[in-house]
Amino acid sequence: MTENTDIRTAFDQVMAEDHDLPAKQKQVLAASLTLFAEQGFANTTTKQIADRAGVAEGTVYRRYKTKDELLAALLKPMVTQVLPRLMHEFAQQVKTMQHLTRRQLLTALIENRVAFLEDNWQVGKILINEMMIRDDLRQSVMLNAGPIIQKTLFPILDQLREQHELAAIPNDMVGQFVIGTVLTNLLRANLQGDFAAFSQRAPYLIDFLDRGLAPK
Amino acid sequence: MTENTDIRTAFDQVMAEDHDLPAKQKQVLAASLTLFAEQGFANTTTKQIADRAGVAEGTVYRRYKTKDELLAALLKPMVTQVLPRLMHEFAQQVKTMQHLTRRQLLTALIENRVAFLEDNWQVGKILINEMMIRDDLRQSVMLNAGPIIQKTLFPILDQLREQHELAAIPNDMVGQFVIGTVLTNLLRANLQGDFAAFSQRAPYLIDFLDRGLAPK
Amino acid sequence: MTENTDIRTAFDQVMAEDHDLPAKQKQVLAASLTLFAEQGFANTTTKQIADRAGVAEGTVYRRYKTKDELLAALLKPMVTQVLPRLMHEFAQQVKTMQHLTRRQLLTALIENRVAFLEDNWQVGKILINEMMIRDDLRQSVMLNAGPIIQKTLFPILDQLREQHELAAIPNDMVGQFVIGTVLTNLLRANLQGDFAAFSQRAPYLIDFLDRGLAPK
Amino acid sequence: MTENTDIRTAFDQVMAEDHDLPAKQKQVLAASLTLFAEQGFANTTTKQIADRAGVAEGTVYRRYKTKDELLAALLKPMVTQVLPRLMHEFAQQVKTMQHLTRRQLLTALIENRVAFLEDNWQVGKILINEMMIRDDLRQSVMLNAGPIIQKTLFPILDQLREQHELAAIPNDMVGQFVIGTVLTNLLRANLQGDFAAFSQRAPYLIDFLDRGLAPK
DNA sequence: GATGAATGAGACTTCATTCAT
DNA sequence: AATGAATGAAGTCTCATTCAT
Repeated sequence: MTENTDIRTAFDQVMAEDHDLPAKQKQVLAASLTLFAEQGFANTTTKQIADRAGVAEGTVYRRYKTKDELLAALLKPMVTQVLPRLMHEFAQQVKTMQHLTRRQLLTALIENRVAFLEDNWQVGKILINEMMIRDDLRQSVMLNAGPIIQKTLFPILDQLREQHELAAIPNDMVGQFVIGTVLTNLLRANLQGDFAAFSQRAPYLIDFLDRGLAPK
Repeated sequence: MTENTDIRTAFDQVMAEDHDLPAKQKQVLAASLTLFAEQGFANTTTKQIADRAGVAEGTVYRRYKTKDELLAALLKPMVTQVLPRLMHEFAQQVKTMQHLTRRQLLTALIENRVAFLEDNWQVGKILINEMMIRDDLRQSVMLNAGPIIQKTLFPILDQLREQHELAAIPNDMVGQFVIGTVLTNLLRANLQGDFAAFSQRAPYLIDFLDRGLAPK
Repeated sequence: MTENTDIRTAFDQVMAEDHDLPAKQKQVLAASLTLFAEQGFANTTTKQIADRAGVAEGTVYRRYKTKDELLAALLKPMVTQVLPRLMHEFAQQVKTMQHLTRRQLLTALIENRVAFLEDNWQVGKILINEMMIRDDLRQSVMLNAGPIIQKTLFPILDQLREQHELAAIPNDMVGQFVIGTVLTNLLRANLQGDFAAFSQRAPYLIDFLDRGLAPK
Repeated sequence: MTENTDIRTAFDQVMAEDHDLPAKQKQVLAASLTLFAEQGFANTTTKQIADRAGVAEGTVYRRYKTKDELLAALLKPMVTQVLPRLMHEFAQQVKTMQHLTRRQLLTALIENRVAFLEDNWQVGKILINEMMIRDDLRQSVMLNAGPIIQKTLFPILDQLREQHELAAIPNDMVGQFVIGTVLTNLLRANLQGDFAAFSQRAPYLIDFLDRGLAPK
């Protein structure tokens, strides 16, 4: 799985995109990320961001012209680059495995990505919250994530089903169940404020999904 | 299902709480509910609420002294009254059934509550969003929902497990899986803007949970 | 000239347009007018307007949503209503005079309008300044004033020329000379800070224009 | 017209003032001139100046310590040097002519100076606008231009009047009429965005002034 | 009770100016 | 000399809340 070593978090992605981003701008992005995740975008003031980042308020606006641009700078790479690449790399990884069982697939999907999910939970939280509210963001995510899931994940599911490893459930429902189970686990860990719990529960998730998606 | 006839939506619950809630105040609550769900609490102005409710801005403040009180008026009954009663009524319903199978339980849980969930999705959406942000609300929900789930749902699960109808999974994980599967379905319907899809997918949910929670 | 008694200044015009404009809003408009004329639009802060008007800063924004709208509220009536009506009334007045001489026309134009010009000098000053800078305003003035001058003033000039009372100069040049001579007088009075001088110099203006526009 | 060959525009004048003005500083001044004329001083940012000049924002401050100094650098030479010299050279030119007629004087004044006026219209525009707003600038212009006009132009006018070539109008009114007529023509050309029109209309201006200033 | 004008604290944003590199 | 990131004072604007009518 060397091909995964270069998986970076969404946050690093923003940094990488502009690799001569000054230190203070990085602090601004980091502070924004934390505060948006903690308090929500709308409840975070640019003054708070400046204070947390240890810069003047004007500095917050140096690169990103508005508060909305700051949000976009954090979310866009996640939606347009990180998630797609993650899916793609996952599909590549799966292809290298011969006679993949359902459980192997789920284990690869969940355990191998736990670190990534924990790293990016802050961005994910912001993303989910803002998707509830912003039509444009919802559209953008749908347009980006939808096709990629179909192209990368669905063929794998079809193959599994042919090998009698997967129940006769529509692919989109399989996706819904897997994503939902993982997401709920993340959500619960967040509500409990206990992120260790997230990975501790991973075996239960694999077990539950393994049985739920088994053919009759 | 006569025991369900008096299940009211959270919104009606607020109304019922105060029999002489003036018509204009009801309009204010209704407008708040819709707008908070559409745009989020922080992005909704009291002016918007007043306009949508067809009243003056001052009228919004007649009964509820602050915007936060307005939010509380919508969320509190849901958390402290509606959900507990729903759980209680569900437990009662289950107790009347002899030799309950896992599938019967899930069907009762999902199909019988579909209407309720659809009705109250707006409040639920607001609730989830605000729980992400407000510690106090998160605490309050935990303190209210937690014990009730343990008292009403867990005994039923224990009983099922004794009847070899349920996998050897901790009760909290069972709860997480069931709630998560339903919630994800709701979330997806909301993101798609297609609420009919929600109930159409119910049979798949039951099937998935039925297998996922089955003992080995 | 009873038909002129109802000529109102541009400022009164704004007031009249919305005759239930609250007192404080009138104060805001009055303060804006004075300050914009004194210091220019761009150099005037909303804080200054609020202070001069004796209201809170928020009040400045109650009716006019932006500082630009405030400017438009002051200028638009001048451009679209006051000036056109002034031209029209002037034309009407001229038509009632038989065998009008050039000097009579100029006297009517200048002396009768002196009060009006003095009253509206503040708006005029703002208008000239902003026209130098804003393309849209320039367009708007051109589109409004141009046709009206052609329809009302040019026929009178043609008639005068037939009566051998006016030089063989294109009508637009006649307009340029008359308006320019009056405007320059106003400008000079403003630069000197001496408005009494404006009307004292009126006889010289009439004399100068009378000769300058006489046929050979 | 050899005496005119050394008439330089105000802008060149600033440049000449400091022989070793670095190229970048010249670009800054040129950019400032254009932008101030286009958008007004208050609406022009130092960032815009830097961009237009093709330099960094810090460079704008190398020679001129503040934005106001930049404005002064453009306006002061015009007021204190260019206009006085222009008047002086004009007076010299007039003195060389024997038995000067009114029309000759006007022709010399207008036609010979057309190029200069067109070249310096940008500075003039800025000057007029800022004079409307800044008391100190108004004072400065009055103190500089006033005496010079009296010393150079008034003797010529007195001489003309003795030769029965000029109406019995106070000298300051003659000045007002001439300057106003020329200025209005410039203003109109600017509002129309058609500078060719300016010189095309020159013959009309000469004719109009010639008659308007003729003795009875 | 209802209204909506008024308030003012505080949010977002701009921009002239400084200064380390 | 030049750069451009950083600054922070000050500007524009928003909006929950109050209160006279």
